[in-house]
Amino acid sequence: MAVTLADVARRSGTSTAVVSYVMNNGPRPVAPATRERVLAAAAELGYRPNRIARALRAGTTGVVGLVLADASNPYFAALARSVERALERRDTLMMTGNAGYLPGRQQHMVERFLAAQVDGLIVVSADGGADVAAQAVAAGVPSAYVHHRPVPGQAPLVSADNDVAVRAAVEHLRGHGHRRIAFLSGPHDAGPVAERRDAWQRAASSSGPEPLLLRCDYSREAAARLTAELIAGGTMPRALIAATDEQAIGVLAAASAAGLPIPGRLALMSCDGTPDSAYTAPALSVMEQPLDAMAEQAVALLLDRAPASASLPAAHLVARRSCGCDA
Amino acid sequence: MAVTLADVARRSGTSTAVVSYVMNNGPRPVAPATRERVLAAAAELGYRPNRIARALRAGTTGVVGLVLADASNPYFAALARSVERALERRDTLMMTGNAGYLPGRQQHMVERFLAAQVDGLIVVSADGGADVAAQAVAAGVPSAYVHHRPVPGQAPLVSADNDVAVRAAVEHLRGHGHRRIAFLSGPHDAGPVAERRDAWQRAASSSGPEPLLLRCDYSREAAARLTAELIAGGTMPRALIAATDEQAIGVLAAASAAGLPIPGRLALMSCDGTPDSAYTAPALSVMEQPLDAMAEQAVALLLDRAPASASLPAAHLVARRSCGCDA
DNA sequence: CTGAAAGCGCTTACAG
DNA sequence: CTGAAAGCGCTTACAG
Repeated sequence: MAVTLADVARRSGTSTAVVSYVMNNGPRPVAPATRERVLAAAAELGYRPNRIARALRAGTTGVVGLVLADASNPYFAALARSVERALERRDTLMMTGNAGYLPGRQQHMVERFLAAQVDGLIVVSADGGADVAAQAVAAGVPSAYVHHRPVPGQAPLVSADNDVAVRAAVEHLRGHGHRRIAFLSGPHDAGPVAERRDAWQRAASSSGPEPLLLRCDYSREAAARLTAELIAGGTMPRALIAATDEQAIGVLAAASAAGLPIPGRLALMSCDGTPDSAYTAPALSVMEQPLDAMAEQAVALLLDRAPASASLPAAHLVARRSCGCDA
Repeated sequence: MAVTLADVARRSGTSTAVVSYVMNNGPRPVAPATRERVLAAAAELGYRPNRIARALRAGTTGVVGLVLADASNPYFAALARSVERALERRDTLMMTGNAGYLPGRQQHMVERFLAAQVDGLIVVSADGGADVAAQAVAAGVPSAYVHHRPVPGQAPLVSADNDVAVRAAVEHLRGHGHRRIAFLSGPHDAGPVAERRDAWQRAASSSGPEPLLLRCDYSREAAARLTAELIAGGTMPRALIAATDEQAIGVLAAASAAGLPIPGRLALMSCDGTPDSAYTAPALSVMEQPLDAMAEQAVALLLDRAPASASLPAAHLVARRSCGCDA
């Protein structure tokens, strides 16, 4: 059916070894004249190398698996795009799997990726679940967590420092005259969200009244519902830092529906800084995570066996309109 | 290194054939006692089947490739999630590639997927470029376009009827009292966007003054820039249908920045109906594409060799706030 | 510089 | 119901 190396060898009057050397530019030299004949034969026959056969023999597939906690979340989606770009620079393909915040599904995706013999595994996990990246490492597959790592977790983690940026966000809102700055966290804190909440707690409590801690699921819907309740109950704070862009977008939607002016009545900031955050209404002021750098470091960790350097830039503040700037 | 079928066979005192029959539940029967021994050995050794070896021998990888014109566009992103769900029901993995609206990159991704021996290929393309799905079919790989097909294009296309829905959108805006209804199209029309524009043109011209046709790239940024210019120039229409959610989100952002009230000064609708459109500020009134049905049909086409049925539901109108409803 | 051959880990006729 | 063996399409020692 399909054209094979053996076909090309036959047509060019050489051996499969030589054809392989030509197709891969090595590892052995080939005489120029022979090379020409092989190339001509391959072109005539329309030869396309079978990567599966290569993978079985060479023990490397050129594919990396990416498991995402939630592909609908703009932060995870943007991270996936960054990872894809980093992989492409190394001529590596990406398989994706969406865990939907379900530990069982996450485990299942990892099993399937391991069976597919991926050359590496990147896990962008949510709270809970097993230490799947460590399982993969135990199976001989280089693996890393990005953004979040379960506790306890043995595999390396690539994550930016949230502390500095959240403190800057609190200071920024103070600069707009706010004394009470609330925080919208996840259903239970872990990983980066816990870091952000801690940083906020320390910064916001340092002076003035006890700050308000809000919680909801990581979804637009949940954040919108919570926001609608706060507005209806008259308990909406005047300044709020949302743990994620996803939640901030939900807040924006509900505030718009209820006619609550932002930033007039509510100054809002959030902590992912996805590309989406620049085109909300109003535009979100954010602490922007260095997604490309995180993806590059994770991929280098897996594919180049680079050590996890500490050189990741910290998330930094991007002031737009929702905090009260440019108002 | 890794545990193989042969290891399990040795441990259980059987042959690789029997182990294979047990692992795959067929195609030959195995005596219950033998099966137990095999299963026990596999569990003890922590055997994990090598899908690459299986793929080489069986000629099927259990992987489908998805090429996306633009992974940042919420419509394409939502479609990718639908495709992944449809594939998961068939226990099939997905590889993704992002063409970034570049025909050369699209071609490159397809080559790589073919080399990786995907069992099928789904192309969500943009204007221009080669008939890559037809190339894949010629190479023996079942392929289909979803949403858009290049001209001329030989491979099957899965796409919902846009005509009815756009007409309904025009009627809906008329019901809000609008006579002049503008349309924001792509840089040059083709495929579904051309269908939408045609439907608008016919419906909007049927009575009253000549309608306004606007154009910009499929990006939030381009739509925001255009919107800012229209507002500054005092030429912003009072009713507008955007070809895509992506563009509508850009319009919303620029309108918010300029203080142009929506729907008060501008009634806006758009034509994708992604999940994102429900959480913009204000919420977008849309014609919602049947993404899950489209994905399911495309996957059935490839994997079940099902004929492209005409039973796809048409995009339907979801009225939210941006058109003037609930105002 | 080139060729004949082994072997990656499976599945599947073929024989018993 | 079970086993010995061929073969999927490559890469890579090994010999020449």
